[in-house]
Amino acid sequence: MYNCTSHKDCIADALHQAEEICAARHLRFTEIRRKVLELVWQNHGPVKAYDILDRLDGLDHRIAAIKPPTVYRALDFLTENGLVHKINSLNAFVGCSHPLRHKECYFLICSDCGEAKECCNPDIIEAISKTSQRNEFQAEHVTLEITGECSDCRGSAAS
Amino acid sequence: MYNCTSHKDCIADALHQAEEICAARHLRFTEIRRKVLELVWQNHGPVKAYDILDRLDGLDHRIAAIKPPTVYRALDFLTENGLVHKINSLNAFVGCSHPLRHKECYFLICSDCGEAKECCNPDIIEAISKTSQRNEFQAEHVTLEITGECSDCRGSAAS
DNA sequence: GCGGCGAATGTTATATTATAACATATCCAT
DNA sequence: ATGGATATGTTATAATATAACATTCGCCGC
Repeated sequence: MYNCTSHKDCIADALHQAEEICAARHLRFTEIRRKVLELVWQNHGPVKAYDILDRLDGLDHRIAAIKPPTVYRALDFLTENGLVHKINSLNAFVGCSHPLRHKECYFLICSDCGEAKECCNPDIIEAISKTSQRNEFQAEHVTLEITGECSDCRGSAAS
Repeated sequence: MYNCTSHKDCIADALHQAEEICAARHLRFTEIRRKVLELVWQNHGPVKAYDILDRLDGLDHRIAAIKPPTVYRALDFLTENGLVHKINSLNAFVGCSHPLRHKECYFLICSDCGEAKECCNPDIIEAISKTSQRNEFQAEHVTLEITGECSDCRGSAAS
């Protein structure tokens, strides 16, 4: 779904933006948080916490083996601050592609290539808002994950 | 969200309907599947697999202790046949309230009372369908879970 | 009835995902 | 430099889920 000519740039942009956001909000963008974010951005699809853990171990030997709580804390921080989203249907995490302009977003997740596209669509937000009202329901958080096949994958191979 | 005067009737109805559906489809509605479905229906909210496991153990001693795979297999069967839905954001399972007329549904989940209301809303389905088309995405499965506070809970106590 | 086949369940073990609880280190304002 | 808040280290374990193989059950044709 993504055709980044140089994915290094995607990662660099994400890190740079995170840096600025954290600075603006007086949050600490520590070494570990940066590395975890970088690893979340290894590709355009959701990444598992324990994969991050494994790669951190491999990556950096001056730090003694990183343990699960460390990774989950970093993911919590990044999630709370809108830099990363959790994909509940996959128990995995994906980098937020527009951490500044944020409303309720949803994800198109290709089960073939594994990429996830984050979208914000006023129609869907509107429809959700209306249905909440109709049911006298005070919505606080929306999980919307659409899995299927993206056009690239559908085009390139018979499914 | 639900005001069933006698929840026993809800359970009985769900079991009865499941029976009919399985019969019509030539599926085996075995003892275990029935019990698991019954326990999923203990209340109108999502139930955890291991809670079902515990209650099965307590319930029936002529069967040696039930093990996780047994419960998960029953849940898989019930889910595949539309009698139960998995709530990904909670790792829990809820009985389907209308297993026959089925399209893409979504859930309003009250984080206070824990109940989940299953809704089918053409506007939302339409909006999701449109956004899929716009992104040339072949949607296969939709997870839509809206958490918040239901009107009963908002009315009865200051949040 | 009975033999055989596929579906369902039993059983053991383990994989995967996530957090509790407490100790230590780091940051930074004063 | 020191104290309080924040972050990380560390140990242990909780919670969720499945792999793999053995056994039993249900049904169908004979």
